[in-house]
Amino acid sequence: MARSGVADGGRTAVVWFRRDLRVHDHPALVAAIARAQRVVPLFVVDDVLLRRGATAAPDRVAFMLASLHALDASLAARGARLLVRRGDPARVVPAVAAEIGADEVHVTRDVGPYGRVRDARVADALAADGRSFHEAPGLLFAEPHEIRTAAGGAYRVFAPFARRVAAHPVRDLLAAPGRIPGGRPDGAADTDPAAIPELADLGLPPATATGIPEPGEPAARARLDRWVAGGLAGYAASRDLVAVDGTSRLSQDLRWGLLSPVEVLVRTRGAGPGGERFATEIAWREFYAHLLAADPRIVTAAYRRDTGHVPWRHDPVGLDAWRAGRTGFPVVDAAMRQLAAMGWMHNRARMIAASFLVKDLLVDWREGERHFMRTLVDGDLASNNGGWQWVAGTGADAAPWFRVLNPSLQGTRFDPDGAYVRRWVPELGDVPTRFVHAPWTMPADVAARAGMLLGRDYPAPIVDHADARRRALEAHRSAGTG
DNA sequence: TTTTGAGTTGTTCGA
DNA sequence: GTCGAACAACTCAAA
Repeated sequence: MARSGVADGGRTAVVWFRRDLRVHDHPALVAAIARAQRVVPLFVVDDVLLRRGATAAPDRVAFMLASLHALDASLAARGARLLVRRGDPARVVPAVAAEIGADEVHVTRDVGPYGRVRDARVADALAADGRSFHEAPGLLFAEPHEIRTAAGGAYRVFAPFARRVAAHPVRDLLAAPGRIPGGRPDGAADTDPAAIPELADLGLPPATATGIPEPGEPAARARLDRWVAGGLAGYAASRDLVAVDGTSRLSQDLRWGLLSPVEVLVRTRGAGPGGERFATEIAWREFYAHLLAADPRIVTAAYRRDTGHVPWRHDPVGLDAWRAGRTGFPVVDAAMRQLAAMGWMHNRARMIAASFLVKDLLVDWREGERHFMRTLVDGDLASNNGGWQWVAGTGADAAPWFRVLNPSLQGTRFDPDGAYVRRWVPELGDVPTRFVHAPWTMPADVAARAGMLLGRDYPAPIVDHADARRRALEAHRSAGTG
């Protein structure tokens, strides 16, 4: 097998970027530069991944494409350009490696079932041509094989997992390389940044969400700086208030690897109570990724197999009302409209909206999971699946299955002045605060003054929460013995 | 192997 | 209005 890299007196390495669109603290990139005299950055637009389960959110893909442009600019400043190809990676990556005479391919290790199979196929195809495939950390703070119980298994409960993660040694952060050696293969037209496709090229409708944080690594790093300097201190106190800008808004940056989770944790851990609380949230991201790595079946099945027999209801009308933000429960509707408008939803609102679908409507959590993946800019298989299963009572949660969130109580507690509801459900703009989370309790004269007739201007509640709660508890009780 | 302590984010009821 | 108990017993992780 002829290898031009060797013939030229040095090794050639490909760095195949996937969901690690950064140059800072990038172990695979650093490893490639350390081993090779020529390093070619590659991105492969994978149609299978884009179309899978019809869950390609246009706004999420648009964020990714814009972040690719930013990555290309960062690489260009270091003497390389991003090579962009489209197709099945098992065919494209070995083809590119052969084309440029690469000896090896470096990636950041993935944890999802599709990614594991894909990477195994790529590694096999490369090996058949005498080329090597190298996986490095970078997606997570700790790799799944590094965090095990005393018995050697994967953790199934969050608290001991989080304690173990907190005790895990922190590796040194890696500086962004100053120069990427010989990155541009001569005459390859695909290295033109125009090779990064547009949404329409991928057969996706236009992105519509507003208020999406600026894509790309430099913007993400600026967000992290601002968060550490400003928001973090108040995080513990304000993180649950849905109308307040009290969360980090770094989720899409971690989703696409614009930020290294190691760097995020290093810079936030130990920064007072806010930092501790935030580190716990990072540990949840870590936990859900480790659960998925340990048991890929949870993509479609209940994590706790004994909870897999809940008699979910077929309720297309209720599901549509939930998606559209017309359930008659203000905080749920505000949450769903925020999601539709922004491609993002406040963390607390995600729990409230999810609980309503799976408990009040008793609709299968997979329906909610799919809708979130179709809309969230930060949509991540592991975190989304883990969160939905947790709310549904099928997930990794030792706590009781009878936890059913009361939407009006949650609204009163986490949106006390109704600002969140009024922002996203303008029909309720003039409803007095004491009724804003339960407009069906409003006396007729108050409703008239607020210009809000239930059933005309805003839906009457589509379920009675007390009845729905009893129904959900009974359904879970009956499924309990599976 | 057996035992023991503990488990994200809640709600409702009744004193 | 506030506060503690009940919900319903179970699994996990480590000693």
